[in-house]
Amino acid sequence: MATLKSIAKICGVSTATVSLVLNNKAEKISPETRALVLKVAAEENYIKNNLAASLTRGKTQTLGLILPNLENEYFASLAGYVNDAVFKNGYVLLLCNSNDDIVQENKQIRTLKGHNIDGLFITKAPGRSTDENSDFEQKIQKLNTPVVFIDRKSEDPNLSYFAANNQKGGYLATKHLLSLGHTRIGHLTGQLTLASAQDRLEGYKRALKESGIRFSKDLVFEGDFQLQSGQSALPYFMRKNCSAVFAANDRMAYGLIMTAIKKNIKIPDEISIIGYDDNIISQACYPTMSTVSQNLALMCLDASSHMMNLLNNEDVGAVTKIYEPTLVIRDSTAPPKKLD
Amino acid sequence: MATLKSIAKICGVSTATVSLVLNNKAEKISPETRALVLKVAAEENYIKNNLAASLTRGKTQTLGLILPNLENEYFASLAGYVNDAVFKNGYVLLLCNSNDDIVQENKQIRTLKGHNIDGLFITKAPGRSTDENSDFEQKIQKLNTPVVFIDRKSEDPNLSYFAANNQKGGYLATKHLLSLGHTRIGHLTGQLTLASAQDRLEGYKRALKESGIRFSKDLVFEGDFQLQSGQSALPYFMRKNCSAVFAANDRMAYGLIMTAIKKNIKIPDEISIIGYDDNIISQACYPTMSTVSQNLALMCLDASSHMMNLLNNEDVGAVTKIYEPTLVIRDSTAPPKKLD
DNA sequence: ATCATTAGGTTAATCGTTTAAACGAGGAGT
DNA sequence: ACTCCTCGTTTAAACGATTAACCTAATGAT
Repeated sequence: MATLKSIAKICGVSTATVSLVLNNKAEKISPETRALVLKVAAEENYIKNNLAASLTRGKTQTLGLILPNLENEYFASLAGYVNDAVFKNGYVLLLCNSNDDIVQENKQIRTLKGHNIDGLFITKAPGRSTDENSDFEQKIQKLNTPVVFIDRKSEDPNLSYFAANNQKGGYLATKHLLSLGHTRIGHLTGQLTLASAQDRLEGYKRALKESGIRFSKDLVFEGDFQLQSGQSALPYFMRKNCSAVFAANDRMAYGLIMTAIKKNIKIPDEISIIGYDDNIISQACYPTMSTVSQNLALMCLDASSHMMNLLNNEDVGAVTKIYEPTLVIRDSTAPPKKLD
Repeated sequence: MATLKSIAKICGVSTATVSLVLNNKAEKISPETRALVLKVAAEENYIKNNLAASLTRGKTQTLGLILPNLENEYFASLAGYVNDAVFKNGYVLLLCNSNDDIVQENKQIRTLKGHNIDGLFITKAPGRSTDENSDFEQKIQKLNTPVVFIDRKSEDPNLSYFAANNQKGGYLATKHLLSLGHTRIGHLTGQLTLASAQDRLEGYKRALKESGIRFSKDLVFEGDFQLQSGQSALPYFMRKNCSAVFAANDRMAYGLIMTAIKKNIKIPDEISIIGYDDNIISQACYPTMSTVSQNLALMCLDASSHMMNLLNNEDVGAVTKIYEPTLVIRDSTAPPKKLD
């Protein structure tokens, strides 16, 4: 392997000179020397040892991303967006699965810190059980490393986050069903330990209240953001005589739809379904699914570019941005058939 | 930040001692000293600087994974499996998107090498255009780094791979349709520059031949593994009077199905559809999709554990393993209605 | 009394790069 | 002739951990 030293030897100069040339800090190096070094470096197929460079400079050009899992298309896309964005800026991304477990998260952070990451993205919030959470956030600050939350909020004014307005999303979805004339609206939630699930539920409640409909716990079914939840929840909602259901993500909504179709229950004629995420399933399924769209791509892009600012510029303060979701109306929602 | 030095100072011992204790090579260190070092290290919240350790040892505990993209659920799962497996063994994974571009792949390899990865996973083969390919594979060897191919074969006897038998899969899918009595069977392929698409096509041809049916280029439509391909291909196959179509992945098969349903074409009554991958879409869609299943999880597990062997044990030779796919029969395939 | 051995360490080189500070030679100004 | 720059380059310390080789005092064997 070619090293600075070996190049220097061949050129008959010092390693310092080679380093300066190769890092484009060669204002003070003569053009001839410069050319020579560049030529030899190319010939020898020199690749900089980032390890050594990182050790001296204290920067690794490596960022961490903690996410619950990669099986869910939502997080897979998120990872893809972030990865692409940072890669373009010369950074690589280290992935860590938390499985939504805060203990895991803590371990991962140690691992990442050991790999001297320059910055850290964290997505998906464990719920508001604020003790654990603020503990966690304090630990993060101690990292002395820029941290950016994606799709996860924080009360802490020092932490930057780029998150969707989940309450608004829940509100929009429910409002849409209400405006179609539904009054008995079920809600299939995600794990209520997660903030996003809690918020969507809040939005659902708010919309009901605004329409003067009393919230009933009986019409809420706690799922886990997985397809299976939808499959098992449908009978429940049918039994409860719901004419519409708001599911907290597309996967679960799809579970509802496929189960309905299997049981020969017509959608949207007999029951309206609305999802959340606007991912490929919702676009592809039949009937196509009404859903709530959050601009994940933009969120990731903003988060990444803010991270770049934090990395380059010491004096950028914390930034928080909330993305307003929008309603996507497709074929799985319609006015209730029998107006009773 | 606590370093070996700072710990050593507090304990009144040398850095060597601290290092030995912390790496469990402390056979020659007295229990008291050992205990002291451990206690202080814990108090000071010492985290090993892997950069420095890597520099001396020449190992980084970091592996690379090159894949086309993360949007496709197939690769997202793959990344998840591999990441989990290596993480358990104390490695972290660096991700690189190649977008199926061999030029990109080359760049990524430089980047990864610069980060001193200990090993490299590469998935998805650019086609057999063997010049580029063998060039690429030679370059890989020069890395002097263990390389394991996942779902990608190689002619080179020095390269390990863990790949699915795509030809067999194509054969099985087609055979299934034939055995149901179909004779006019269309095939929606992936990009034919990719080996997996080529192989599935080969399998399709072989099955036809075995049944004495002449292969007709007219019944083949080249797609790109994306949903959109299925949507645009359906009319083509209908025009060609196919009673069944084998799509080279579930996404495209789903495109076919959703378009058929939209046009009120009954599946499987009017046309049978079989996909490939057995991912969530095929399980979830309506009608549920017959497909070909490859044990991706096992493939990734084997690949990862082989990588561990390569990393620990200099004398493990190249290993190649082929995974035989299996047929998953669901509701989207049936005998043709009108037996003409 | 002498020589080995062992227990329990320490020393110091090393990995490959970065970078502030120093250096020597040549030219300019006075 | 002296000082002062400037240019182009080198010196050498530093980053933090690893590890082969070395050291010393105490114990044991003969």
